[in-house]
Amino acid sequence: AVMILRSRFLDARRKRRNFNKQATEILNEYFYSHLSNPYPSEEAKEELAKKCGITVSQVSNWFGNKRIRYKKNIGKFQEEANIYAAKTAVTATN
Amino acid sequence: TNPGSSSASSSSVTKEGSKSSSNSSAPRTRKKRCPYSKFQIRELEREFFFNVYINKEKRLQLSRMLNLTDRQVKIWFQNRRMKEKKLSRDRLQYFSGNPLL
DNA sequence: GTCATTTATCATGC
DNA sequence: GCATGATAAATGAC
Repeated sequence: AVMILRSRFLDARRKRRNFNKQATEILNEYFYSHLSNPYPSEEAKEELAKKCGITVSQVSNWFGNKRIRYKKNIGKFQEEANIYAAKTAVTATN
Repeated sequence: TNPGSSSASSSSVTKEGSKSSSNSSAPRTRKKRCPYSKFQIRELEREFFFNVYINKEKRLQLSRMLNLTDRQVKIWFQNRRMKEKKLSRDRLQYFSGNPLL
């Protein structure tokens, strides 16, 4: 039994599953509303993780991937950038 | 697609080396990430099993055997320790959070 | 030394 | 067929 459980989370790492739409919304809102400095603090990561129903590591992975993929092709993300920028303009201004 | 692998060619491991003459503004080309071969990983893991912290002597020995630089072996152990720590965290979260369904 | 990160690569989803 | 999440080398802050 132990072996079964062990093998489960060992290969569960690369058995990728997409996040649900709501989680992606939350992450994107934070990312585009902090586009000048898209580096959430540890506390912010924990809060995002809780709201999204994922782990802190997954939040870190998401931001790491998002930052570099955004940087590599800003044009491709322009559309969604506009969407989220408009949606969260208020929070961005603080 | 296996760079360092068994065949080890030698060619290279060209270190960044190079002449200092290169201009001052070299944006220090970051070394391209090259995945290690199965053989290299096996040997690194074997040593890691015996001691999580490797001493300079074994490090030099391993680097020569695997055709890696000393720095690469050192960094591999650092990353491996971080991986182990993360695996421990994941296991903890897995068993504590889930009622074993 | 740790540790967050960058970058490329891997493996999967669809 | 790429989008996407996770992992593997490599760097840098501290």
